Amino acid sequence: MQENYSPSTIEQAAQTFWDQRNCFKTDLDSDQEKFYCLAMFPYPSGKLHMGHVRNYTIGDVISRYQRMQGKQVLQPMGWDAFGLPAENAAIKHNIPPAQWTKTNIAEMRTQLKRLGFAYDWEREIATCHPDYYRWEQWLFIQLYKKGLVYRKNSEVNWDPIDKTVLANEQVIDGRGWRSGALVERRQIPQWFLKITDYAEQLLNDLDQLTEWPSEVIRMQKHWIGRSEGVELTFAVQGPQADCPAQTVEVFTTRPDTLFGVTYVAIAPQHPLSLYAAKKSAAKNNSTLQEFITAFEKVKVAEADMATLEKAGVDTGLRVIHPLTQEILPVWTANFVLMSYGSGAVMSVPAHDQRDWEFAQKYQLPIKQVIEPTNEAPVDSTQAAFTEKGQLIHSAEFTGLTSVEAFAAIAQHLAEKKCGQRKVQYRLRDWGVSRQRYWGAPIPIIYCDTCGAVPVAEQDLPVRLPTDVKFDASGCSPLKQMPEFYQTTCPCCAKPATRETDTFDTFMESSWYYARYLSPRDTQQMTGENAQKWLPVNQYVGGIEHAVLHLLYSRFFHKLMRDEGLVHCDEPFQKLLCQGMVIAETFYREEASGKKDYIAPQDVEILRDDKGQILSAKHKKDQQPVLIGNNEKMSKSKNNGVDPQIMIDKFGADTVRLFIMFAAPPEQSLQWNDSALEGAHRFLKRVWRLVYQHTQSEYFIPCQKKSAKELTLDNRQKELRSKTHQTLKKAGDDMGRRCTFNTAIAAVMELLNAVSQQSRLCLEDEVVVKEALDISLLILSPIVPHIAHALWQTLGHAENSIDARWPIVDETALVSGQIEIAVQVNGKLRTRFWVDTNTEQKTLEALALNNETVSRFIAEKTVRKVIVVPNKLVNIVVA
RNA sequence: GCGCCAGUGGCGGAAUUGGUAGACGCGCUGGAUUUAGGUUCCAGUACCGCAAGGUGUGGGGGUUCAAUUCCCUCCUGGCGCACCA
Repeated sequence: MQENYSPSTIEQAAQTFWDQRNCFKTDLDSDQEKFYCLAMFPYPSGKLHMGHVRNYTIGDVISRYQRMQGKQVLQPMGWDAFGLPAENAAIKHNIPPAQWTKTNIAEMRTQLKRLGFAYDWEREIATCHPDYYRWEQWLFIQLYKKGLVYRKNSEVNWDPIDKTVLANEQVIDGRGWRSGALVERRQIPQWFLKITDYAEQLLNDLDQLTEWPSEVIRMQKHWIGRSEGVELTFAVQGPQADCPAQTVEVFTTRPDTLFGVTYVAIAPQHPLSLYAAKKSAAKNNSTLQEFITAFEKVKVAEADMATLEKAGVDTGLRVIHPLTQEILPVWTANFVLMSYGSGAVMSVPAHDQRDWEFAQKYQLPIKQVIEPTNEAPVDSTQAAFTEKGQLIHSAEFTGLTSVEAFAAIAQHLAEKKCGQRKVQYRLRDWGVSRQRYWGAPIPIIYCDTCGAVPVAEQDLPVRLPTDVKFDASGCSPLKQMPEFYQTTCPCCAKPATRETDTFDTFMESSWYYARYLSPRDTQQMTGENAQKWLPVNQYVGGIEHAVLHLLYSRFFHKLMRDEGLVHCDEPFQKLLCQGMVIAETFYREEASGKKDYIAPQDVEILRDDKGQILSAKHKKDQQPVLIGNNEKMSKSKNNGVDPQIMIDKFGADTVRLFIMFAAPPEQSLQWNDSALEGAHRFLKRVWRLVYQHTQSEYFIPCQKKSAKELTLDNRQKELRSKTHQTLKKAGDDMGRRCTFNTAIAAVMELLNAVSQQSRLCLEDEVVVKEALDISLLILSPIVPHIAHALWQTLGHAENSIDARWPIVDETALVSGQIEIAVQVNGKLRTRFWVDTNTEQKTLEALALNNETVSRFIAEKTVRKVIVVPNKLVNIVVA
């Protein structure tokens, strides 16, 4: 055995060993219990970043741990290969997206291999491959036939200079990021999947997901947003012949407040808004038109719309209250979204804070119709009263509670045929059309005679041409490629045009987990393996995917289930959402106030003699720099750490260990170069402890003895006890809690104890060997290379990856004495040692007679003594 | 704006079911080894205080014999908001 730890040598040796034996190839037909562990596949952006390393290390640790539990583990890897960055790179570097993507995949695959992840590489997939996306096109056609697909107009960000559609990300401060032009909203026809048909199932089945983080469940519930209410109709007063609507439909969850409605608010894009704007413009009043035009300059993102200052314009139109026949004004308001419900709401300023603020701003009437049941005063001139209560000023409904009134008013509206109960969801249908090149073509053909027709199944896949040229505008090259879009109609064979839009890339990532089970199947989307191997047992990925990706995947899974492709209801049994990787930021402020970020490796930090940071300076010019917050590693903050540099310097095991040790997986992880070196130091220590053991005269005899059979002295028993306590804790931390940081800390404690153990006889060395064996097995999922090398060194015949997780020896755990804490009035005053399971009365007496305690209870009356066996005694005095 | 989450030493974090706050690591201080730097080893390290002791888990309030943990409220930070992935 080498005396010194040399990561590069042992890591390469271990990886070669695993490769040559195909150790991580999964046998899907095995009789063993299956475990499918999946980390969210990466977008191939160029190189691995630290977030990837964290994601895949967590997945690998879980996979290797489950393998040690005797399970047949599947851990695949692939590439979410379509997306916007490839098009940006194409424009910037004049290289086709396919080629750029392929190069990046090769680079990142090499990096993943260097980290020693136990992937079954034979199952690798890339979503940009026609053999992959053809099945997505195929499913889309099945959904089309079932009526789960439809086309409607919807809004996009339009860049009037580049004449292209922009993603929300490409609109900065209302301007296109390339052209700098003010963007406009534009309505274009797009394809939608009816996810709202599955809203109820997506909501109800969340109850099945008992092993998902509760915050993700909560976020999804809210996103789906089921609410029960009443849909009702306001008739437009005296509509002219050209008026686009005779009525305004609204949905409310508070029909009990119906008598408090003082106006109706509609979205700027509502047909009645547009109609009223045209009418008033004809009379030389352009206020409404200007308001609508201004709103059209706001980007499509909801966050942008919701943060606008509430504003509106009276349309001049009037509607009739369905119960009171009052005439109410109709206002166009920027807080009403056309994409929600009907694009109109009834406003009750007295009982809704947003309506109240709007009414205050425009001096609209505020009419209280609910009072609190506890008769507390309500002042509608100060704020809205939004709670439920009892009805007032509500005709025959006056006196009812809000709950009673809900039912009564709903029934009354139904009888009058101007409303009915309705369950509404916040969830909107999924728009899957993208006006972009680098995505899966939507398999639709437009025929002048037959309309929109799906591509015939035998003509799939619709291949995306890869030899393309981009111009600086970012427009999709497909629109300029007649060889792509010119085709014939599958129904009537006449000349027809292909759809040039491509799918949202969430389509590919919504079902890849199923494709890993039969990645090369040319006959079907998924096969028998999917029945046996789904759901995924453990899914690992960033919390940023809590709603969109994880909701779309759940939806897709149900679509596939209803197509008979999979048999379970949910795709992911257990979910772990890892936190971000953050790092310190340093900057200087330019004259303009703009921050010029400086990379942490160029900064030197000055500390006082307690280690507290005093200041920082630039290594090059020795001038001071400002210390910013810890932020997510990014190019813009110049605080990224290249994992490859760290791996080259310290080895994969050190990087893996640091990442798993520095924080529990759900929390954000702060990068720290010194702590990384600390992790490296620990591995060197592990190596040295094993080396010392191999140098012992008892090294060989040890291999034939088990600690259990020997007669041990107290010190040896203590180490054995610590070993098995550590194993028990680490097993729980890794298997159940997924708190790998505390499992590692426990092993560090154990090895600290090993360092202090005297090693003078066979028994000493045998208990040390047991501690080393168990430590190595606990660590092996985290640092598999060093574990592989040292496990062999310790004389074990099998490989560490095939070793079973060790079994706790319960008899070794028992310890005779235990320390009891003594509190007086809840404050810790002293501690004493007693035999385990000492009776409560004895503990009480020992505590009361304790010398230290007596000082605190002298001249006071003991009111109560609380005894928690084997833990503490609390004496309450007054 | 709406939804979700988190605030504990100089730093990352631990305390799993309401029961001894600060495990483990980093940093820092002192010492040993070394020609030196580095490495390695030993000791110390929440704050105030000479000590006795007191204070302390973002702020304020509450429940309890006992609160980092439960409740209310406020503040700060992060994530998501449907075309970044």
